[in-house]
Amino acid sequence: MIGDGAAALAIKDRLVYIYGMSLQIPEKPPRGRPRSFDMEAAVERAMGVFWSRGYHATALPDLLRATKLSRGSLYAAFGDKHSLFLRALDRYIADAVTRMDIELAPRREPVDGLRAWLAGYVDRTSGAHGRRGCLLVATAMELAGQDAEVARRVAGFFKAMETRVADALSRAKAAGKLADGVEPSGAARILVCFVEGLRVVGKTAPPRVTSQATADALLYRFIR
Amino acid sequence: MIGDGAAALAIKDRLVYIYGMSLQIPEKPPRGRPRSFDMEAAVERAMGVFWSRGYHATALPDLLRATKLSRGSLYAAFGDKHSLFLRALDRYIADAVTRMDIELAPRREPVDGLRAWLAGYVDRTSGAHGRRGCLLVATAMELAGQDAEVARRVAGFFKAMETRVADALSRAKAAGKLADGVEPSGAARILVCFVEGLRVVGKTAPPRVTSQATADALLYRFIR
DNA sequence: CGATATCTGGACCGATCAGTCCTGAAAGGA
DNA sequence: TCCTTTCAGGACTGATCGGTCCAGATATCG
Repeated sequence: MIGDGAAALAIKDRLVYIYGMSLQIPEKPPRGRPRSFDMEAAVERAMGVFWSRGYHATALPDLLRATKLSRGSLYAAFGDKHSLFLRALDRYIADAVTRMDIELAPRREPVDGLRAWLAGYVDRTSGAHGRRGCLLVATAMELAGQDAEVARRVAGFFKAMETRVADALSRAKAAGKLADGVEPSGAARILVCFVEGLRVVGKTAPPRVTSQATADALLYRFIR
Repeated sequence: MIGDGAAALAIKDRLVYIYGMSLQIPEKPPRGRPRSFDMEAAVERAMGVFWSRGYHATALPDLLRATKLSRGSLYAAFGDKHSLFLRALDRYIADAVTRMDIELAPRREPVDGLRAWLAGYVDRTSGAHGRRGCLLVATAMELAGQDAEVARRVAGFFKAMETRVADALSRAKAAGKLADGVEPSGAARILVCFVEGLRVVGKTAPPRVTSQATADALLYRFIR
């Protein structure tokens, strides 16, 4: 077995760690016929299916139809349904985090950023958009209790959202924009719960004006 | 066809409506061997299974084990899996509404009631309790988009919660307990989203003190 | 008693599930 | 050209799905 000797050899991501140094193993040039489909595009299609139907209600034929892959290609590329699901979930999370990083960017005026961030949630939780729901929330409810890999990702996402919102609130506070007694990290937790609750209530396709007014009313409890 | 004549006869729930009057049809005494298990208890057991695993991940053998019924008895009593699920969901909703009616009872001091109501949610969304999740939220995410019967119930529950919370807030406002500019119906929508979001975030089993502090912080934005 | 309805327990149904394997063609590098 | 890999498409596996049906026992009625 590699790495079993006294030299304490370890391999990770094509890096060999030995004697405190690391050596890069060059990527082997691919042999045989190259893959002819875009894996990221396939993950995105699969994500759409899981998003609409949930994990258990999604059957292999649904994924094959959406990705336009044969059974053989899909299993060769992604392993199994669960692995593909995790990749889809990761993609969903990465998209959401990227969006937040734009909306709540440090260079932006923080209250404007928070307004934009909330407006995005209002948009995605009203009417037909709302009815579609949220892959992350659905996954949290369906799988997080039983699936440690999923639970890790869900917890990580909420943490990521909370820190970004808390950051924006801290900057707002520093600029004197927050109401008296508003503490950024506590208010961030409130806002995280609120937007995730919006996703749940959004399943009943509430009218957009209502959701927008509700989000406005909450934000205005925090700002001066 | 009954009721097709000029007499405009209609039957509903063993009541015959005719000529503006209603006649009660006596309940027929049951024939044959009486049912020997408690249907409500069976629904409650089934509810527990759906609650823990979700609709699609719950298989018939799970329900048979939990209810201690034979396949034949279960199908004879409840029809099919979906009907049993709806009864379980109705039971879950009825329990939740009953709890709210106690916590937010009109005779009670409204702010105390809101505090108790929030404390209940904190309790159910922290630690191990939180990890268990919420049948209603899980159902909303898993089925409401595809199942009109479920969607009706989910929307009805949110409405019921919103009106009760708005009522309590109105009473608090009348008593001069609300902060300036807090509008009961808008604040109620905020609180509904917040507690449903708690249920989602609760899936990551957050520490109780954090959830409690967050709920307190939100409520204290509304009260004077 | 006879009719009716439920009980337990299991056999059985067709459909579908996730996943494996195969064939024969095609596409790249050596 | 040869080797390797992916391609499409489908056959196939064993397991499980929700649901039906049956036999024989049992309980309560008229």
